[in-house]
Amino acid sequence: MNAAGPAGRADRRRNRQRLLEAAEAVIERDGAQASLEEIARRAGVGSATLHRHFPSRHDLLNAVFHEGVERLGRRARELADSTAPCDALAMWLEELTTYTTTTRGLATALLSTPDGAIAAEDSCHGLLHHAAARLVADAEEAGVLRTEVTVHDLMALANAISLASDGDPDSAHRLLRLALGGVLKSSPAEHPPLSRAARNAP
Amino acid sequence: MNAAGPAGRADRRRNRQRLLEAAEAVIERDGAQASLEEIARRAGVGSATLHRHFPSRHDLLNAVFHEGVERLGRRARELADSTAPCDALAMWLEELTTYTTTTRGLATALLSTPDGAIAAEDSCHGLLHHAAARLVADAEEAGVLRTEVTVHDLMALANAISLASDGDPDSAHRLLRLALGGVLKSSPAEHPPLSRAARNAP
DNA sequence: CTACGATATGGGGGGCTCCTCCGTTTGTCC
DNA sequence: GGACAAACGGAGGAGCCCCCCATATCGTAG
Repeated sequence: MNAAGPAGRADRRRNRQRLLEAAEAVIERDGAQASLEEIARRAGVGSATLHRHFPSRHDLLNAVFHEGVERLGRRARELADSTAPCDALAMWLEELTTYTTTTRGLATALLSTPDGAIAAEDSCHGLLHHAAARLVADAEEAGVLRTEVTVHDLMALANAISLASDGDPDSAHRLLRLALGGVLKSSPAEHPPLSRAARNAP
Repeated sequence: MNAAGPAGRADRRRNRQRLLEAAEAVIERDGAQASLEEIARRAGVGSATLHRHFPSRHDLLNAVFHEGVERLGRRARELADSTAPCDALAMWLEELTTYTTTTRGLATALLSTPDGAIAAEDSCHGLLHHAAARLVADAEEAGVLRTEVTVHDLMALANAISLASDGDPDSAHRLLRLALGGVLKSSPAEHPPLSRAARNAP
């Protein structure tokens, strides 16, 4: 395994580290679909080595953003313990979107699940989901969440917003607050299911 | 120009049509980053021909979705003329997200501007923006929009939602209604700008 | 200090992509 | 029917991803 623990050969760890640094730089410039070849080149290793360390692009992205994501996880626990549920949730989501919008590629990476598999527990996706779950549960218990909002919904929404505002955190924050507070002043007239009509229309 | 009008040579128009059909099929299967080579192959033309008709991937996507987008534009006018502003806006956004989520690749295409240039007036982006503007203006005049919601905000939000719910219209609709109605029951405690604290935190 | 086996490496190659050049074919108008 | 502009298509350069396997390196046991 690539557990990166102190086990394994020294050069392996060294190369892994170099790859991560190179990846961080290139991803910052080119986003989630940076060239793996260039990353390997920049790290001074062969492309095969990159693939041995990170079998898929997703693995690489997970590793690159792991640290930041863990920080967000800790922050969630911190907020949950120190702040009123409603504010804790809102603040954390704001911090989350700040991170995902300023980090080129993370949002994209998070949005697409590892391809079929349910998000692994220690993937970025899994870690964030876990962190959010606590905040959502608290907010729900306090009765401040509107209807049946799921953790999944919120994460999807937050990610989508980051993705949509393409690198501009201010824009992302506006959209987030909009979504949290609601776009319309009143519920849109309780329009009945309307599914039939709307779904066939366009 | 590739105006596709009745002017120009017959084979040109014929090839353009074939390309569009092939593109529609391949994009439906592979999304916005479908292989241009395969599209050309499937249309029975050389890859150079594809590039002559559609210099960039964006141009091709615009052309493929042009019809559907125009339909949505007409629908917007129709709703604006027949329905209360608030409902008109909500219904149109629902129809929009239905279309963008069920159409693999459109959302992605719409999200990324033609690369630097301001959305051309007759691009999908431009057309939808224009259609939405009318509905937003009406809603604003009727006083049903919360705060300074811009057309741009709404389009970004709708696109983000489509993108996030990845092909599942029901999920998209849930998120949309959530965003329109608001996630939280009350505004999140009027937290002051909070920009400083939140922005540096993670 | 050395020798050895497990481990990790990297270059090269196959198969794919995008895009452009340029000789050739085709449609149209007289 | 012929001439000329317009459109075409294949070949080829540059890149990318990923895998194979001969080779170099590490860490340890003697």
